[in-house]
Amino acid sequence: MPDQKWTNQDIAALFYRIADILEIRGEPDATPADAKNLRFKVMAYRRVADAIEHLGRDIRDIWQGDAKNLQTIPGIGKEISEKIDEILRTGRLRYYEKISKGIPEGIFELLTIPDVGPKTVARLWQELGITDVAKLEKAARAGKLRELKGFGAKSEEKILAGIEAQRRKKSQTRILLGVAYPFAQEIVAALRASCGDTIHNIAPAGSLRRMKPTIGDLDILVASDTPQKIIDAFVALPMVREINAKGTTKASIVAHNGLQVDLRVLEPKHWGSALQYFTGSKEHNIALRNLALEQGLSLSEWGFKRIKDDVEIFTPTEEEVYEKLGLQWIPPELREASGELELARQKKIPRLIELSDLKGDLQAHSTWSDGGFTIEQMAKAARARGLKYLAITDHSQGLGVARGLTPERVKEQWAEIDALNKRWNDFVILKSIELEIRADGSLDFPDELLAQFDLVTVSTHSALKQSREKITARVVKAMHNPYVDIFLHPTARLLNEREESAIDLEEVFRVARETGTLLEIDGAPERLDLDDVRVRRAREVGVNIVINSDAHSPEGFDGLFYGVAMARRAGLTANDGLNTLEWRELRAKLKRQKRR
DNA sequence: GCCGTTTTCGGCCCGACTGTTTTCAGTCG
Repeated sequence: MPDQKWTNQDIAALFYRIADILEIRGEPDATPADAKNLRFKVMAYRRVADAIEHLGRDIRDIWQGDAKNLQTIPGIGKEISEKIDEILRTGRLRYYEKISKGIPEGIFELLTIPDVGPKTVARLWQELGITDVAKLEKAARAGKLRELKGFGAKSEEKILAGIEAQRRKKSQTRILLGVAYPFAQEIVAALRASCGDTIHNIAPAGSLRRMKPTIGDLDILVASDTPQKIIDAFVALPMVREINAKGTTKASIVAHNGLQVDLRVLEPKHWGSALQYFTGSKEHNIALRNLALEQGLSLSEWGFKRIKDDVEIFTPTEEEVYEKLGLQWIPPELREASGELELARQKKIPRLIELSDLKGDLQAHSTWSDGGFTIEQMAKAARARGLKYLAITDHSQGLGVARGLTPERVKEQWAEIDALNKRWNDFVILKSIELEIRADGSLDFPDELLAQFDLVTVSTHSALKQSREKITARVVKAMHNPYVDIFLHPTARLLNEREESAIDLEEVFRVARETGTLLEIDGAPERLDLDDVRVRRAREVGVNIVINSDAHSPEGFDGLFYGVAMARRAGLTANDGLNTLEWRELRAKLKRQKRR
C-alpha cells in the first residue's frame, strides 16, 4: 500500500484485507464476547470497503480533516471513521499493523480459490503450515489434506479443481457489456425458437440485467412447467462449447466466446421472486430482505414467508415483490444499494432516461479520420435510428495515429457537410471536431478556427500517465477555453486494457460547472466513460451531461444504448441528458453561445 | 463494528449444495 497518497481504492482494499484477517484469525486480544460478534464485525468492514470503493468522489472531500464528517457515509461509525482519519493523517493504520503481524502474504491468495474460505485457510495454515497456493497444491497432490479432520479424498480433488479454475479465471478478463448483451439476446431468441410454447417467461438476470460495464458470467432465467425440455434445448444450442453441469432445473455451459452461461428453470409462480433474487445486486437483496424482516416476512428466491405462521406468499411478477414491501418497482440499473430503496419507499423513483429520448449524437467519426465509413453513410445510419442531428467529430492533427485533420482539411470537410445538409430537412450534420488536448494543455487549433465550428469537443489520448496534478491542470486549462463545449471520455479508460488516468474528477466537475463545459458519457462498450458512479456525482455538483456513441461505423451507434444504460445506472432522467433536446435548444446552452 | 417510527442494547439475509457428517460446518451466490 502506498502511504503518501491513499486513494479510495487503497483504503477499500485495506478494509477488505482487515475483514479477511479477522475471518481467518480473529483479533489477537479478543474476549469471548468479541469473538461471538466477529462475523458481524467482518461484515461491517466489508460493507465499509464496498461503500468507499463506490463512493464516486475522493473520500478526502468528505473528510475535510474531521473524522466526524466521515460518519455521514452509511456504514461508517465512530471506530472506522477514526481509522480512516488516522490513515489520511498519518499514512498508516496501527490497528492493521497489529492484526496483520505474522500473517504470511500468500494466505490471501488461498482465499480466492473457489470452495476455499477463511475457516479452511486457517486450518491449512495452522495445522499443516500451508501458506501459499503452491504449497497447497503440493499437499493436495500428496494426499496430505485428508489427514485433517473433516477432509477426505473428495476435498482434495475439489481443492485441486479449484486451483485449476482460479488459474483459468485469472487469465481471462471480464467480458464487455457490449459483447455480453447481444449474446444474451441471441441465447434468449434461440431458446424461444426451440421451445417457445413451453416458456412462460425468459430473461437474462444478474449484472447483465443491471447493465454493469463488464460481466463475469451470464445468468438466464426461464419460467416453465417443463424444465427438462428447456435444459435439453439449452445444452444443445450451437453456441455451446462445453457443458459444465446439467441437472433437472439447472445447467451451466461455456460458450464458444468463453462466456460461462448458467440457466435456471423454475415454476411460473416463483418468477417474480426469482427474477428479483437473481438480478441482485447482493447488497440490494440484503437490504430488501432486511426490509421484509421488519414487516414480519422472510424473503427468498422462492417467495415470501410470513414468519409467525410460515404461510408462503408467491409473487409471479417482480413488481409484486416490491409492492408487497411497500416499494415502488426499482429498475434493475439502480439496484446497487446506493439509496434506491429509500427513494422507492417514498415513491420517488423517477422515469429514467431511455434510448428513445435521445435526439442527437455528439460524437462520431468518419473516413476523414479514423472512422471506417463516409459522413454520408454515418448520417444515414444515425437518421435511420431516429436521430435528428449528428456531430461529426473527426480527430484533429495532434492525434497523428488517427490521421487527424489539419485546418485546411477541416475546411474541405465543411464543404462536404454543407452539401449533405441540403439533402434533409429533418436531420442536420453538425460541424465538429475531437480536439486533442496536448500534454501542456494547449489545443491543436487557434480560437479563430474553433469559433467557426458548430461545437468543439476535446479529449486526451496521449501522456495519460501524467501525474494527477499535471493531467488535471492540462484539462482544466482546455475547459477554460470559451470555444470548448464538451470534454469527452474524461478518464480515458479502456476496459480490460487501460486504467483510468489519475485525473482529479472532483476538480474537473467543479470547473465544468463554473465554465459551462459539458461532460460526456462515451457509450462505446470499451469505454463507458464517465461511468455511472461518476455521472451521479457530476449531477450532484451541477454538471451537464451528454450521452454519445463515439461511433466509428453504423453499428457503433449501439453505443448510445450502452451510454444511456450508464445514465440510467446513475439515476438520470430525460431532463438530465442535454442531447435529449432539439439541436436549437441544445445550441442555446452551449458555452460559446454565452459569449457576446 | 454499525444501527435504531418496536432505539443506546441486541440484534445483524436466505437457501442450496457439498462432504463429511450421525446433526452439521463451510462456502457460495
